[in-house]
Amino acid sequence: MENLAIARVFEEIADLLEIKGENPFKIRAYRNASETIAHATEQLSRCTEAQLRAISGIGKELAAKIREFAETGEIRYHRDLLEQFPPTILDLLHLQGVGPKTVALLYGQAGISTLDELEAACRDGRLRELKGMGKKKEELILKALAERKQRTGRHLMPDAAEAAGLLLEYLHAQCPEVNFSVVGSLRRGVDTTGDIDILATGVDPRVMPAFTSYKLVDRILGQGDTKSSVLLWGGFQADLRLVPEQSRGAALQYFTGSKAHNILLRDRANLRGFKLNEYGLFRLDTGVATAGQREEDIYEQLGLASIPPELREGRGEIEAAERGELPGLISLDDIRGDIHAHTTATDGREDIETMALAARDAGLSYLAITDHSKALAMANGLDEHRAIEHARRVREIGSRLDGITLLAGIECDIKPDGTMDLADDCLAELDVVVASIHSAFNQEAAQMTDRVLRAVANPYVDIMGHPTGRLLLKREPYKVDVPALVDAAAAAGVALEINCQVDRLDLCDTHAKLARDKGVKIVISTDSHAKGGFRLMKWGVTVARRAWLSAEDVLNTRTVEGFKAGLRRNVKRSSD
DNA sequence: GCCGTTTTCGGCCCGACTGTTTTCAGTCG
Repeated sequence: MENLAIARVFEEIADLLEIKGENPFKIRAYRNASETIAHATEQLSRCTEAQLRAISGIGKELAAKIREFAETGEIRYHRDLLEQFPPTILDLLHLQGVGPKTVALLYGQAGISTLDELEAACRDGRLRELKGMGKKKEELILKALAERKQRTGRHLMPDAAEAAGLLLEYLHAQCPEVNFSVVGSLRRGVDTTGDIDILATGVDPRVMPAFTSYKLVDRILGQGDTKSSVLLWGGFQADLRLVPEQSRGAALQYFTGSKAHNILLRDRANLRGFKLNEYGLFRLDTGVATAGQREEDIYEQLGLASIPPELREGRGEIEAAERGELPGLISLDDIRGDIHAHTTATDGREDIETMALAARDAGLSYLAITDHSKALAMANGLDEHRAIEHARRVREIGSRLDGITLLAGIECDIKPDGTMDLADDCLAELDVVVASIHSAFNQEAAQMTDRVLRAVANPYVDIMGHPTGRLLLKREPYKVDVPALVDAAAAAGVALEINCQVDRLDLCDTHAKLARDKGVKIVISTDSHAKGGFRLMKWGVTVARRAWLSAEDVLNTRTVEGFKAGLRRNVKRSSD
């Protein structure tokens, strides 16, 4: 959480420097560092200056500022900048279509520093008096102001994927000769996304009109021969780019991003005497294209193995590709079991047998039934007696079903003091125990971390469920020290869950990668509360791919015997 | 403000669309 605070301060510094018209490369340095810090897995406030400077993009000045923040809780440079402008000025900068130059003009020439003042200036015609401002610009700003009031901005990846799928289906029907692909953050599998990026390749004059006249278009933001943007109902922005078929690979590469990955790749191209853009890879000396049609050719020409889209985040994938050390990523087909599901015994919608058959239909060969424990009274959680009885029924039903093996488990609450909600002798009777937090989310970091570490220390805890408790776009993760949890899990042989509920996706990609790097096993589970829930497995697998995981890193890719043998309770027993 | 296979100075990714500009600046991705 402290990293995020530092990242936010650097971002604000960058914004303010931009309004001041400072050196753009200095501004970029702050933005790059902000991005790096936001995704760092180690707690930067605990790093020495030398450790900080070892991070790419952090030099003498920025390392000193991070140290300053760690020691004093603020950065003087940031405060000085804020004193030069009203803090509300940053709201203006974040409006669609308003950039730093416009903000500087608004503030410097008209004294406008809040959204309300800006709206008033538009309405009474004062905006048009400013240089470079006209009627259109005024309308644009009024629309952006209105949208800001209703638009949430980002969306869950699966929601965006669904909207993108419908749009693609429509476009393909309109222009069957043209190739359409989803690119951008959606192709990389990022957990939330701000817009839908579509690439079209081929020649067909109907592409752009078809796109802008799609029935779900709320309004058109921009329209040209090769690039258009629209706002869809529901708040999705969709962008379409059209390039010739011979540039398909280069355009796929370019528009998939991420920005950080592309900057590194272009840098590499330049060093090797090439220019890389969305049309192809060109020799700098002759201008001749040496790649463009196929995406993998771009990477090959630059001396790299093909990098899967999920890894293209500028987090070491280029170096790994150069050394031929990219992992063979897990895929949905590798998953054999699901280790987290609920039934009508607690807050699920289906009975044991229905869930078992649905799991089998979804292609799984084993399923752990893990209903809630008694602390979750609202969900009719199981006490020791009911848990044992429920386990007996799960095993009984499992014994007469073909094609699916049932495991009797529990999702046991971790109480606020770190003890488990059910007695050890009850947990010992079960096949698998998932331990989760569903209460007292607001504990301070030290207490929350201690609570989680106590749970890991319980010999009957096999898996930590949704370990950070975040709800995407809704609730921040609770203040658990994830690196400490990872170290403890590694030492104890406890697995960490990637929960597939689309608003959880918890662990997130960077934490799951940290766990993998430390040798912690991962379990990918749907947390299904109804028979349709097993379809969510693919989203957890996407997170796992973004975390560089291969099938060997994930326990539930094993056969049921292999899975059970990998559980902490069984591993420990043999080594004790 | 960062960084270095030619560099401790002089670079730093590149192109499309819009609006107000009569030749281009601002914004976005």
